[in-house]
This record gives sequence, structure tokens and C-alpha cells, in this order.
Amino acid sequence: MFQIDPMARTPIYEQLTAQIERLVLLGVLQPGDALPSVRNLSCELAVNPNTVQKAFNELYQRGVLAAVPGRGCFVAPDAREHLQTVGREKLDGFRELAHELLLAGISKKDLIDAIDQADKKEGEAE
Amino acid sequence: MFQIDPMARTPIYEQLTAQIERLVLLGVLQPGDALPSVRNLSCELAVNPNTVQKAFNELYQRGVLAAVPGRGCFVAPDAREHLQTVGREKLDGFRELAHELLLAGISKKDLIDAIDQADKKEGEAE
DNA sequence: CTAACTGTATTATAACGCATAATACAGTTA
DNA sequence: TAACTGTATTATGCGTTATAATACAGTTAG
Repeated sequence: MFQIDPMARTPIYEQLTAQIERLVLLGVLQPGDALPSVRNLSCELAVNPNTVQKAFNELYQRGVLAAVPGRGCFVAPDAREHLQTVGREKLDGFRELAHELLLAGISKKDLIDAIDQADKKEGEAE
Repeated sequence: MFQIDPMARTPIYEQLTAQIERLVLLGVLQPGDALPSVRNLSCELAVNPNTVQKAFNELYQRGVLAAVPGRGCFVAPDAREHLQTVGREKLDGFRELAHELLLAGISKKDLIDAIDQADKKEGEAE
């Protein structure tokens, strides 16, 4: 269900948070759903339990996950709303990147084409 | 001419490379123009000379700068072309980010609006 | 030629983030 | 009770970033 690349330049715990957020947005993980336990997931990914917990901790603070000590870790009821808020905050970075690419000579049309491709891809099952 | 934030999460040498690339794209630095010497710039920015050289080294490998030992460091003749190539390579990341934002519920129109804003900003003197 | 500049290279050190390892404690549940 | 759950702690190793102190070679103005 989860995949990790230990050799990537992005930290493992960030790869994990990104994947979980993605699965929630895709609806694969729905509010109330239980996640693998810290120990199980760490074993499955061949990763240290602390690393998994660090990822989960990030998602608690973002309101995506909710933990119940002794029972487990679950998708928060309002996870989607929180993730949409996070998405809004990323719009600034998107705008800056667009500006940078325009400055580098990339045409406005090419950027819009890129959005179209991403949009088409989003509609598919992937 | 250059500004550095030592407290930022992005490394100093990356801040430097980004600024120099930007100045070249804006035409402030033109092919053949000399850059401040490693020692002068490191002194001006209150930064270690090695850090400045690391930034310059990056730009050598990207074909943006050309060094002449004993004389100094200059903007490469084909700096813009190299930077445009770099820009093309960043299009993939742009597309991925767009896909991510669409998944988070950001509308296609909002993304295009962001591009329009970036485009308008690019036309200005800044 | 000398002095002062230029880029370049080397070694050592310190700080920080990432990840691991080994435990330990408390709550839940079959 | 036993086996699970999340959580917390301390220690260690590693790579990147940045600094510091040098040293060497090429260029140039005096």
C-alpha cells in the first residue's frame, strides 16, 4: 500500500506524509479508516518506527490523522478540509514557480498546457 | 546587489545561485559581465569564501558562469540558453505541482489565474 | 620584479537534520 | 494475562551545510 525510496533526496518521513495525504485526497483512505500500526508499517517498509511516527506526527498537527493511544491511528473526520487548506497555501509557491518559468522563457501557453495535462491525468484512474 | 538570509531553510549557496540566475535572466547581468570576486562577495555577504565558491561552481557546471583563474569570474556567452534549458527541465515539477493542487480541490481556473498574475508581474519592472 | 589581486584546493571543525537502535511506559483489547 | 496500540527517551551514526585557516598558481598594476 505504501512505497518508500530510501535513496531519494527527500526524507522518508516526507515521502510517507505525501503518500498518505494523496491517498486521503483520492478517497482510498476515508475518514475513520484505520492506518497500519507504527510498528507494522515500519516493519513493512523496512524503516525505523521513529521515522513512521514522525510522519504520523506531522499529519496529526495538520489535522489529517487522529491517534488514539492503545487503539491505533485513524483518518480524521475533517481530513479533506484540512488538506484543501494546505493546498490553498501551496498556491503561492505555484505562482512563484510560474513566474520563474516565464522569466526563463517558457511560454504562457506551455504552462497552461501543463495544467491541462495534469487535469486530464487527474480525471483518470491513474 | 546580492542579499542573503542565513536563517532561511534553503542553503546560502542555493540562495546565491538562484539570485545570480535571476539577474542573468532579467538582463541585469549580461554575457561577459564580471562578477564580484569570491573574497569580496564573501566579505560583503558576511559569508565564508568556500560558500561563495560552491555557488559559483554550481553555475560553472550549468554553463551560466565561466571562470578565468587569476582574472575573475564572468557571465558565460550562452548563459541564457543554458538557463532556458534548466527552465524546461523544471516543467515536469510544475506539472506535478499542478496535479497535486487539482487533487486538493483547487480549481483549474485558480491555477490559470495564478499564471496570469505571474505573467503580469513578469511584464513589470519589479 | 614585486605586491596585490584573481580562482582553486585542502584539511579540520562544528552544527544541524535524518535515520537508526534500544528501551521504557501507559492505554486497549482479546 | 498477553499481545497489541501510541508515545517518549537517550544514544549513535551519517551526510550536508557552513566555517576557519591555509596553501598554491595565474594575472596584473605599480
